[in-house]
Amino acid sequence: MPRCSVCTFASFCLPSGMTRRDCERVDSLVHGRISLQKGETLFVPGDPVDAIYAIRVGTLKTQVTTRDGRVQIVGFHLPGELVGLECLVSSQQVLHAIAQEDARLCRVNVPALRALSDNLPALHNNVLRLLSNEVLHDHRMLTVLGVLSAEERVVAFLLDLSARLSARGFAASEFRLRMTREEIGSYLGLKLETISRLFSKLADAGLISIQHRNVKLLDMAALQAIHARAMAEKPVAKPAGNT
Amino acid sequence: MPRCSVCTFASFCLPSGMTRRDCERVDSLVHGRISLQKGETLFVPGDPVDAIYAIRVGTLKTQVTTRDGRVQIVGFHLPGELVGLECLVSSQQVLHAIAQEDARLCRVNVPALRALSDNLPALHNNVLRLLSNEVLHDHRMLTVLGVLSAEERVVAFLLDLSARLSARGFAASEFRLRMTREEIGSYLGLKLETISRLFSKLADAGLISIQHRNVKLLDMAALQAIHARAMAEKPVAKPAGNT
DNA sequence: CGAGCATTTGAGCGAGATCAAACGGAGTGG
DNA sequence: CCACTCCGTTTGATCTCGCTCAAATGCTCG
Repeated sequence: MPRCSVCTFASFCLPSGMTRRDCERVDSLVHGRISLQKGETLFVPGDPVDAIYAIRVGTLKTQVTTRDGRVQIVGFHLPGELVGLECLVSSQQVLHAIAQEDARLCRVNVPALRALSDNLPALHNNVLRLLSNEVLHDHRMLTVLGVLSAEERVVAFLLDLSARLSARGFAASEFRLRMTREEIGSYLGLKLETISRLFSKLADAGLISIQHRNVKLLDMAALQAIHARAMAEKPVAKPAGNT
Repeated sequence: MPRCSVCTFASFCLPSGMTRRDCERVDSLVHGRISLQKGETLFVPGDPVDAIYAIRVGTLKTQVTTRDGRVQIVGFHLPGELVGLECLVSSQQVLHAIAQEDARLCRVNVPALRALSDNLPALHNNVLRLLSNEVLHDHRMLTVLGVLSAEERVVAFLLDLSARLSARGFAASEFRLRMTREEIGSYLGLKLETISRLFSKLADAGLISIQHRNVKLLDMAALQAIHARAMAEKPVAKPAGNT
């Protein structure tokens, strides 16, 4: 049974920055491990919120479906990230969370998390930090959807993925997409054919290579240049010292 | 000097649901009142985060500017709402906050807020709730920008404004827009001409009337119908009982 | 090896952008 | 009080990026 104190991703997760002793207390919040197969649902809108989930292996997507069936993917979630945090204070889930490949998760009990974070400021602070980062990420996505061209969106997507993977110890310039062109399109507000065409275009220009879902970022400087003019400065979100 | 315990908007703000005694402790966090004139800036990206702000009078917008000058407005903020909450755990602001009309704000000291919320679970819980609501709102906006047609966006915008105003005791079906067509466009990922055309179209169809910035929602049922098929169910975010 | 799904690529179309011009209301100064 | 000016807004004409429709190709996994 894995424990927070030996988890590779502890520094991205609830125990971030904690002493070994506090980390063990966080460990006690994990009331189970969950295995999901590709395509399986973790929760759907309306489900009671009794837990949030930390990804140990695999990737998930979270999405909203309109009444007439259009789908907006609001997040792709990598190992070490939390899923369901936005509903920590709600009684019902609002998103639909689905595994994009076989995945294993820690199930963090919400009542226990609430109780412990009242007594453990470092934990409380980490929850706030993770939720704030979610808001900051969503603001970036609003900018992506609101003002960027299709090509800029695709580049922003690849660079975001690259940065998150490399922060987790994976290769920054060579990785495998876990999602279909259609899912990328849904995330970026574009159609799958547009994603495909732009991947081809970027590959023709020598900026990337892409075979099926295997991506290599070949000309990082050129990609950054496209991205740079389209995004605001991104100040690093240093956690401000909490006393 | 206004105090939380007598503030009209206390139930939307940090002291929501608190006892009179706790409310007075929250009051002590307010280290100043700020007056802004129309067009004045509250903070810009990079500013140190020493306070968050509660709006007592007026409206603000928060926006991101890309390096090449495109602007994405990420929020319009009404009286009773907090501004700057997303940077509570950061050292620097990431947004640009600007008054859209003369405004008066409470300045909530962040170190004091952090210190008090470690000792006042109800406050800590309210901060989480407000931040979660921010995430939920942003997810709705991602859906608006990602999958809705221009007309659906404009209707969603008017209905969102109406709901927020009526929750604050203002008229639900007759109000004055505090922002230009260009700002609405920036918020919705559209151009000002498109906003203008769609207002005219909705007015021609008898769904609204609009004279300059004075809006009346004439056919709420028809507006809701357009909105309904374009949005997911919106479960009310009841605060889950904290212990 | 075959079925089903994901992807690529082409052709034509359309919603919203862009460019342009006229209009109108609020504020200012004579 | 009126005239003038500056924005914000409306409306029209045209253009274009990304969508839609369609068909071929290629993985992946039983």
